[in-house]
Amino acid sequence: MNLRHARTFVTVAELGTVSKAAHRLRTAQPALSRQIIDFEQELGLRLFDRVGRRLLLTGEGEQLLAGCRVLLNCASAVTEQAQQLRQGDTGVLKVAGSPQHIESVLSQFLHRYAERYPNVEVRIAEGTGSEILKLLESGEIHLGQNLLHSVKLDKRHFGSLPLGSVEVLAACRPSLTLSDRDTIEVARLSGVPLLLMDSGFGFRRAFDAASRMAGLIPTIKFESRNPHTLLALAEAGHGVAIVPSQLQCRRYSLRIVGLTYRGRPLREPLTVSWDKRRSLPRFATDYCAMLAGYMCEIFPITRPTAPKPTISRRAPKQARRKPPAVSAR
Amino acid sequence: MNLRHARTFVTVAELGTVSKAAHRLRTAQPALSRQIIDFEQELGLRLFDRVGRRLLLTGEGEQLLAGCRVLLNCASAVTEQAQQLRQGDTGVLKVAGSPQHIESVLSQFLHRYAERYPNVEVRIAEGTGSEILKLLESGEIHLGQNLLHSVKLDKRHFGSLPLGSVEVLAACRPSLTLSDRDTIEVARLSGVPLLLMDSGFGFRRAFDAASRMAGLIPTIKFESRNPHTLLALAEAGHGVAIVPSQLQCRRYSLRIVGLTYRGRPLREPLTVSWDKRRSLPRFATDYCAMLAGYMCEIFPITRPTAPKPTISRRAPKQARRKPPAVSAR
DNA sequence: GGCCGTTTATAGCATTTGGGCATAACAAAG
DNA sequence: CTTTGTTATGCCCAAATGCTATAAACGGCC
Repeated sequence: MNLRHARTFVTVAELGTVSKAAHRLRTAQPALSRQIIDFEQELGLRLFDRVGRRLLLTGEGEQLLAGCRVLLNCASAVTEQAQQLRQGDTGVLKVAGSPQHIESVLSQFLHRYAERYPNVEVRIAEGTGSEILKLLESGEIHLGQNLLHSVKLDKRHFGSLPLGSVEVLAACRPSLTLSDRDTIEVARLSGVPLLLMDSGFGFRRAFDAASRMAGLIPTIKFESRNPHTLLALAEAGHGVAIVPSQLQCRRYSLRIVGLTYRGRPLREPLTVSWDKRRSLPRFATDYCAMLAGYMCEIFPITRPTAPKPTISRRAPKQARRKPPAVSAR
Repeated sequence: MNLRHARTFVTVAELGTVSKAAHRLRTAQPALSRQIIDFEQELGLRLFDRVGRRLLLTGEGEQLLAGCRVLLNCASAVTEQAQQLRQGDTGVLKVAGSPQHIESVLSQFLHRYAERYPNVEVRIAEGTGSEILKLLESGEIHLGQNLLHSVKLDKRHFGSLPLGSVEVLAACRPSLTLSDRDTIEVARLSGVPLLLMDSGFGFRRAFDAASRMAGLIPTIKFESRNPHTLLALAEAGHGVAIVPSQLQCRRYSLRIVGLTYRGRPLREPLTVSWDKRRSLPRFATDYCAMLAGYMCEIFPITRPTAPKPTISRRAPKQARRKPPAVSAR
């Protein structure tokens, strides 16, 4: 089976004679004549009845003609698609990120990106930092987002772009007074029942590292892959949730303080990473740049609440967060 | 664009490496390697990122992969269809016949034929005898039915099979007494206003020939391509309709007599004809044979009514026509 | 770091495919 | 019968394709 066979078959059937088909296809007549014969032999049936100097479609040929037409249409569709892709700004972009990243960043950002690149299909995978690293290494995704530096990746093979930093926050029910300021030392969490992200997450690893440094042996009440589970549990008074400032907390009634180690806030850089050995099209590199800009606009998403919480807490922050969201529309 | 390119592209993309693809496609690895490169050059874009010893689909490749898959499915559908056709009993059969033939014969016969050849698509064209001849000569149809011998066709090129004969009938309103018997001589139609088939019909030509022989100069009241128009006009008393016995007349209140010339009934043989230079598949030759058998069963469809018509005319004939119709179901 | 197994890409050679030219075979029209 | 137009065939050459051998790159392992 050959596209050329199909093409000459269809043209000959349409024009009625081999000669005319040869003229249209800018080739000599014997070539087409032989192609028809070869095609018939390959299919094992007569496509034309040779009556006089005309070629008349047989009943079988009539049926195959339709099939060959759609085949040719398919082929030209593919080449046309290739041409589209060559123009650029078209393709599939597979990205992965943590649940909180997808929720608080991507959910808005994708709209902005789709404005600039309407013909790029962004496919999203959700996972922990280590899972994202695996996907990146296996080549199943093009970009891995929200990777923290604590997740090691080979500098030789992977490029990355900083996306700003997340701070480590502790969230608990307002009635619980963790600290009289809007920060708290890691070490003071000793004995406090903690609600932590699953250990696969880079954020969790960063917290664990800080704990070791501070000599804290954490009391782990619960671990989850879903940060909102931690917030809900914290709101219900089951302990203190350790969450990244990237997480949306405004739906919950929580007191939020920043974690510090030796007086300095705990923060972890975020990055977007890719395999340097792969060639990223413009719409992919642009994705990274646009993402960095967008996150710079909206970060930090959640900040510590005032030390003495009032009812209308975080009112100024809501005002600060609105404009970028609108501009992203 | 080449089906081979598409095939190796899809296989390599599915199996992840060129080597495995080569093994599956039972060929050497360098061949596929070059095919991929050639395909990429032809399309003008990278399909794979060569990272390490793996080939990872680019975003563009991902999109083209889907297109190539449907292309290959199309191709295999065509070859599969060809195999079906090779088995036989599948195809398109284009036939043509007169309106009365289609109405009274084909309408029932096609059911019987479809029982035997359910996968043959019969396409019907309607026309006069001379139009059918043209279609046959131009190759637009495979079989021309209901051709009368008065329509000349070249014995060298066209084969034919007799289908029985039609008689020439005269139909008028019952109150009009054309004849006291169930036949009437052609010559006696002199001066009678006649309702005739269009002169393109072989049946009309047969009548004209008989008229000339009998020295009759017909008084033509009306000509039509639609025989039922003639019957309706005759029933309304506008004249005598000259119609073939093949025509269904039972819906009309008409007196019907057979035309004779020198005491012998006028009759014209019917045939089904084809271009001998074309190869007819079995389902086509069988169509002819089955048609001949069927028409033998049901002919003549309309016979002269009793000379003194009663109310329950043609009751026995209705009974005679039912059984074949049932057996054809 | 060095070796080994694996994989891709390249080179050289052989085979096949396919087109072009000339021409035969054939049909239709004058 | 000749002329014209069309299909099919033989011959030649070029392009495509495949195979073997081999180089180059990579990853894993010691």
